[in-house]
Amino acid sequence: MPNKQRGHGGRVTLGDIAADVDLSAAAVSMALRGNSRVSAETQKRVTEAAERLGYVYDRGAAKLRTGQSDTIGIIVGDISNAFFGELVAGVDAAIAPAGKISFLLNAREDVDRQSQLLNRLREHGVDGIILCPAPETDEATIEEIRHWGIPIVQMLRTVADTSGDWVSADYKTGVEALCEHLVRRGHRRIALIGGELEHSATWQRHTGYRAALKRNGIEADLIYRCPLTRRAGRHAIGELLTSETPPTAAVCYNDVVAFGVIAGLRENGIEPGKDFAVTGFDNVEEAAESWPPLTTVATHAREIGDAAGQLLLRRINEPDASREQIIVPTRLIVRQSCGAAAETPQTKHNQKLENAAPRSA
Amino acid sequence: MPNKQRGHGGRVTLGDIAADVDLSAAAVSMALRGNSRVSAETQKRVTEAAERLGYVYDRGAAKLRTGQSDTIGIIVGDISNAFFGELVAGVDAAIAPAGKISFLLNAREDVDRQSQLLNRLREHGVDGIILCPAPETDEATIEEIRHWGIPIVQMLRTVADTSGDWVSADYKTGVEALCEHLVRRGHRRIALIGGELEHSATWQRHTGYRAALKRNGIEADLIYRCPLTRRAGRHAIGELLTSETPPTAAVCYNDVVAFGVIAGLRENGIEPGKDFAVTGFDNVEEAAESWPPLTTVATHAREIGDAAGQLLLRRINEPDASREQIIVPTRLIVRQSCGAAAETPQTKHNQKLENAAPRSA
DNA sequence: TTGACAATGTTAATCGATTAAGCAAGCCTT
DNA sequence: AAGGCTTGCTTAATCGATTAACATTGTCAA
Repeated sequence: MPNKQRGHGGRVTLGDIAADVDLSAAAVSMALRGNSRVSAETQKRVTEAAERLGYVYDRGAAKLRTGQSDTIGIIVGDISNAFFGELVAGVDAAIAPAGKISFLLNAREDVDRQSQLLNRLREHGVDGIILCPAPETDEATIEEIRHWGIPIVQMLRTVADTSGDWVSADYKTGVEALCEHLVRRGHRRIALIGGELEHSATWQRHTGYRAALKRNGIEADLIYRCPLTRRAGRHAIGELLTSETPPTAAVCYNDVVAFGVIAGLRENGIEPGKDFAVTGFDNVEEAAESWPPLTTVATHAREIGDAAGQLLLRRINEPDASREQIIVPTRLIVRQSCGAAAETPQTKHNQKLENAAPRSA
Repeated sequence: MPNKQRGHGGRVTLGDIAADVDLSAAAVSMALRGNSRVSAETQKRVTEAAERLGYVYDRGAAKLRTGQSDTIGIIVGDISNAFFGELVAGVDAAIAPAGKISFLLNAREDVDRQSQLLNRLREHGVDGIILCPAPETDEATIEEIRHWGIPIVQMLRTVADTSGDWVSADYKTGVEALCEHLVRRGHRRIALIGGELEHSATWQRHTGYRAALKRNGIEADLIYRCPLTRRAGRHAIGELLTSETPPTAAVCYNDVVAFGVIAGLRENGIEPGKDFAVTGFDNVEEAAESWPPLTTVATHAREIGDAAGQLLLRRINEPDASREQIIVPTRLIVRQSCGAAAETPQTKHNQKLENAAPRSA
């Protein structure tokens, strides 16, 4: 039985391997990293010995020397939103080829917690940060991180300045497409529901809403701000329906709000998709599976994550390259909730795209 | 203007502070850690200088020396499940007082990816791991981690052996409570829907189902296995309804499946909550806000996370303490989906418990 | 034959924080 | 007054991986 570990506390180090194959630790290091200064044969011997002894690379020690941790941090506002799962998967896919891995942190939409987390990432010496800024994050925060010398890419949202790198979905165009679609179907009183917090993703939607309605000669005065929950959506539609000239359609901030609105409509005896048009945003799994199937806009989370990862890698490698802003296009998905015909070609097509991932413990 | 950084690559180190206050780096280290061997006055001077120079603690370097990284890893199967957000928040709350922080990794219910992630955590030298094992994880895996010398706590699910530390919800009792409730309301043909993958959380539910029905002299033969998605739930109920003696009630694996079943019932012209009873599990936000409000069992995610964090800390500090298994009780929440009276006291009470967290970017 | 140059390593310094061991000055005790 | 304890630091070694600079051997062209 080969002795698994040498003198010290259980960990197998380069030195242990070196002793085993009768080389210097330096040579072992080079061999393991594929440095061409060691012969192929030695490389093989070293690799085998490492395997045999149960060697574990110590990233922390390596980082101390190289300054690279091969680790990036991702901070999002709400882990529980299904959307972010995909986003992170996209980032991982992008950075994996570079040998980097990501750690996910949850800021819970709170600036204070966000800055705590940023500090932790700094102490841990991450190579870069992907941040989905909490509301009220100011430009100074981003600037400070940059000043720390840590590359940072903003994702989904951007703080006021937008001078840095960021990747976002095309919220404006998405909302415009929804509005145009509703107008084509004859709606004139279209409400925009949701979006309490001030950040770029909010005002981009508002801008799209205003632009589309204006283009069609409709006054864009039905913006109802509320939190992004089912409950709020349900409540909002209840209030809107009491007005003198209630809307006939609602463009919701996201799918979650739309589901709330649908529940609220039912509560008021109105059948969503027949008597009233509802649209969402994001195309979460549930959108296709609930009743009526929800007309929405797909924001390609995975692509956005991937782009953010790529951008961050680039910034890490070329800190002084010119800033880049990427807008990932969205796609309108028409289903029944906006009063579409029961069987449009799109509907069939989109249902095929669904994937069935387990969702609970 | 005090010179922000000394010679090297921008990072302020203990040595820089030492130079500033005219002490040795060792003294500075001790001062910052509150070692009583340095005078109070010196401690103050050092703290101030650290602040002024913009010192950032280098956890990686410290870990190299001490062997402690003050970092723990959490691996879950599906980040996008809302449940896990709370779980992680609970863990964070538990470990924060010990000065530790957590990193969240997504195994996507895949054993291979899970073992990749475990290796990464090992390379990073985490102090401990909280694992929600992917299906088909075997005891050997857990044993190996323990062999690595890394404390590990299983959460929500456990692999076959259960000899280690773990924290779980009381799935068995929860399902029993649901079944008993349905039986009391007169149901005799009760289906259990969902639970394809083999792990403890699955068979605990099955055990509870069988126990409750047997106790009431009902044959427990309506177990329908399927993935944990809306789509699967919708499909499942469609199939079950075609049988000769279709069920009159469905106990679903979790809330997500229940929502699918509800959609499927509507599709078949059956009104959930009136013509057919449906129950869920987890009590996600949507349970109270959808229509009809869902009868379900609350699994206190935050508490579970908290318990797992505590347990891990204990294991880190006392590696040889006796193993502990914690079962966190659940709570039955009766709403309308099981055909309850429209306004039960529980319903009102539970709706008050809802919190309104934003759910999208 | 000799000097240049590959090829293949080795030596030693380094990253930043921690801590055991050492040391000087002051104070106390017997 | 001599030895012993405190107090408050300093010195130097250490964690594990990396890499610049140097060393050895062999090959080949001039």
